[in-house]
Amino acid sequence: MLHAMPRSGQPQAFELVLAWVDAQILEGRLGVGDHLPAERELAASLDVSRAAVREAVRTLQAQGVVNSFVGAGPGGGTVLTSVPSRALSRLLRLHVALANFPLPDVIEVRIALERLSARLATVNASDDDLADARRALEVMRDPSIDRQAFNDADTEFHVALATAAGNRLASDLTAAIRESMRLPILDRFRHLRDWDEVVGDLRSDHEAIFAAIERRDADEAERLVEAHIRSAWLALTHVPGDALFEPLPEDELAAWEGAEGGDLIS
Amino acid sequence: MLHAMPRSGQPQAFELVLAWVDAQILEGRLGVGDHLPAERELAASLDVSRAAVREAVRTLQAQGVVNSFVGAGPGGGTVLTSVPSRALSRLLRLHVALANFPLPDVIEVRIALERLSARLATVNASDDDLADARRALEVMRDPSIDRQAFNDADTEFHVALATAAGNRLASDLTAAIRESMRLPILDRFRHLRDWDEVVGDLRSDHEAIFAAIERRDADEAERLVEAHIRSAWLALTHVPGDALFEPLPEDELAAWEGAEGGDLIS
DNA sequence: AACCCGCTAATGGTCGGACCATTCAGCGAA
DNA sequence: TTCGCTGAATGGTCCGACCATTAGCGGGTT
Repeated sequence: MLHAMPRSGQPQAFELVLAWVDAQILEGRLGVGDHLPAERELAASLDVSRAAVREAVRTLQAQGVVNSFVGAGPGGGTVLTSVPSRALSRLLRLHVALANFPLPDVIEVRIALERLSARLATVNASDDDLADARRALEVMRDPSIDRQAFNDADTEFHVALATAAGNRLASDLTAAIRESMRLPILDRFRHLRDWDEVVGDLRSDHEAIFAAIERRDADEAERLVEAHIRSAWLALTHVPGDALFEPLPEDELAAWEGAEGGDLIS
Repeated sequence: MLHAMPRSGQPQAFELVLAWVDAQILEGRLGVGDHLPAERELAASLDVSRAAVREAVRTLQAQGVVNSFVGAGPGGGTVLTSVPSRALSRLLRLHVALANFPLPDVIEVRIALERLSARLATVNASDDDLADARRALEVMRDPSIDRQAFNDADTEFHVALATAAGNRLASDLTAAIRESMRLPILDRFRHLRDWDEVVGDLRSDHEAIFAAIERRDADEAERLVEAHIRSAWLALTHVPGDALFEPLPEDELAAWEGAEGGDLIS
């Protein structure tokens, strides 16, 4: 791993700040909940401009390491946080959009992660976790549900399982991956015709997965999760005939556009 | 997913820039290799200060989406890139250091990812990929190798397998996870006494994994990878007795410190 | 005609200073 | 004791200036 030496041998000013913060974290002098020194103060002590400090703070913010609040006292300032999931989501979403991560690759990773989550959930799931998942299931059971709401509940269900697994990295990655695929999948949904059939399959898939986890059957849960994701993906990509696809009415399209998940940083 | 509305309802200036870039990417008007408008130009057209644009660029840089170069013409400017691995590494490393991601959780995810990689590698590995892995194996075969070099070759081997799998997300995540664990593992290595025994086990593990992949035995490769990672982790954590641990000589410690992986952004 | 050199413009990198909006803590008045 | 005001501290934003680096152009030399 090389240092970042853009042009000359001089590190950039904001990198000095990053290096300083890194060191504080590595040496345990800064932890979640602690405040960074005030921007003016930090700038003076590291002998860089305040702009450089702010650029470093933006970097840390983009990595989900820090969050800033205006105002004096404990309520203000830049605080070490612990919300990697948003940062991961945005990172994956951008790179999926840039086609650095092809969707089939993403699917394979998602299967690997959710298999792990399913297995862990059979061991670690608390009653509360199961209740969350069950709630999502009930939403999806509504026969009059529209595609958007179903998709949201679907996401909720999978995230609930990932959370139930009790593995923060796995659940954050799972949530991030689902979010990164949200737009591409929505795009495919738009042209999907046999919605009723697909939604029926998804519903029964979910019920079966939940049942397996509830009865603590790890192997079956793992198997079902993989089968579920694969078949759902196939239903969205493999097109037996053009007859399956038709454009949606304009007004319905508009409703979906409105739900854009344009989360930014903090 | 909510928008980031820190204080008032007004989005921050740099978020306007991020939103603009996002839109360009989503709508396909910007792709890898394209140049962002010059900072002054972008600032003028979005009616924000240049500082705001720069903060947005830092955010994108932290996400591995962009890279900046000084100077005029095609060689200069801010360019859309496709290097998510460094960004992922830094993100994971920081959050592992902040204990947002407990190491046991990271290990479980690593196993899931490397099992996937091993399976895919039995299908997709090219001769070149296998040659890379073989080279790392040969380095590790050297009986007089020191811990640092062995660890590097070990990383190389696993990354080579992940690359051989042909799944960019899986390989980038694998590399990032390994990097994020580098310092913590080095920390444990420092106190490990029975190095010769451990290194022998690791060596034979690697050889067996490679052989399984070479003969295209997916199930066995998967099984061996999981067993390997678990046993290696156990060797580093599970301490049968304090006799296994002893501090290293000072000079050896210093050599390790020098290899700090302080990669920053670009 | 071909080559070389230096100038100019464009770009990101850096800085200092200024002002705003928000928040909190402390103090004084009721 | 309680309310309210005020001042200080903080991040948010902008402006303008200057620097270092780079590419491209144009003139001069060979």
